[in-house]
Amino acid sequence: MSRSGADLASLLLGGFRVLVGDATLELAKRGYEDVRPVHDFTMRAIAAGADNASELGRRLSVSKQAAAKTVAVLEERGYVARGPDPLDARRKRLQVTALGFEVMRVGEAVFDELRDRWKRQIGSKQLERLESDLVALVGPSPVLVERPGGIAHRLN
Amino acid sequence: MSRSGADLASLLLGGFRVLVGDATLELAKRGYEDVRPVHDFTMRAIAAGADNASELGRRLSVSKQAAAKTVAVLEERGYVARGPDPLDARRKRLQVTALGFEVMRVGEAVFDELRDRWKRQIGSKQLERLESDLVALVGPSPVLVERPGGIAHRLN
DNA sequence: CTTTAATCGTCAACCTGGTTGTCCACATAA
DNA sequence: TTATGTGGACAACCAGGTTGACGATTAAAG
Repeated sequence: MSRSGADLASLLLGGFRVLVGDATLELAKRGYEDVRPVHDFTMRAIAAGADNASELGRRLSVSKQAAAKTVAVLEERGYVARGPDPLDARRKRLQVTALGFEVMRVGEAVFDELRDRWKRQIGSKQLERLESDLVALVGPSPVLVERPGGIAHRLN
Repeated sequence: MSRSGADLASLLLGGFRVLVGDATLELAKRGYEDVRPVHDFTMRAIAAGADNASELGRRLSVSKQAAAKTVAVLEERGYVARGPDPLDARRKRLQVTALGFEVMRVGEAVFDELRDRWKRQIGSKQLERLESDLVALVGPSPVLVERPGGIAHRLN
């Protein structure tokens, strides 16, 4: 059928949207409202060691101010706690709370369930193939290889 | 290796970003700066018959005000022209200009070239397989099946 | 030890691409 | 003719980004 390159882009975006949209809906259904992928990513980065806003910004390829904003909402919702850093008075140390870890865990489970659904639809072999093709095309960690300068939010 | 569902989402988004990011860069290199996918989609919808802002909004699953804003930038850049509708004085009729059609054509070519690059990387068969799997999973026209209420921009 | 430079967090202003609500002009059905 | 619906414009707002500036603090250089 020889689809066009633009169609390919639509399909990739569509796949992402369906997956994330369904996940967000399911999360809300399980009591975690207003949790978005960006929150999950942020918590993961914090848990992985980005324990101050500037470092978090660097990890997420985003300005420290933007990172601080995200942290503010996460703190407000009780997913992240902020305290003084005993070693450096300039820093405020970030920590994922128990609730934060809980939402991360549930989110992971939801995504895995959705992936299982896809697996049943196209088959295990085929899904793995799809994933390895994508890895070959974009590299293993696309989120971190973003270009600087805010290209990410200019993609719409 | 059994990747997680969240990884799958990242891969899909990553694929989209790489493709669209490269395309935007290439478009800029060819003299069409500040053209984004949303502009292309909008022009296509107008060309396909959504010749007033309200109708355009419905086609794009977006409020008429949002559609009007997009049209305003398109008009400013000379890609779309707006005139009175002789049949209905409330409407302002939208038309894609010659320049608009040109950028659509070039954009298409760029995306097709990028798709060719991917084809060389993973093979023609495999790319077609990837596309048909995605079609099976999200349907043939994911852009139009968006949920109402602005879920689209809540996916980050 | 002091001065200089870098870094952290915060504030403010702004941009993009959306949203809602309100309003008036015009079209259409009763 | 009148009630209702629709198109476009304006305003206010929001999320999630951006820059620029600035005080406090730390680290490096002298």
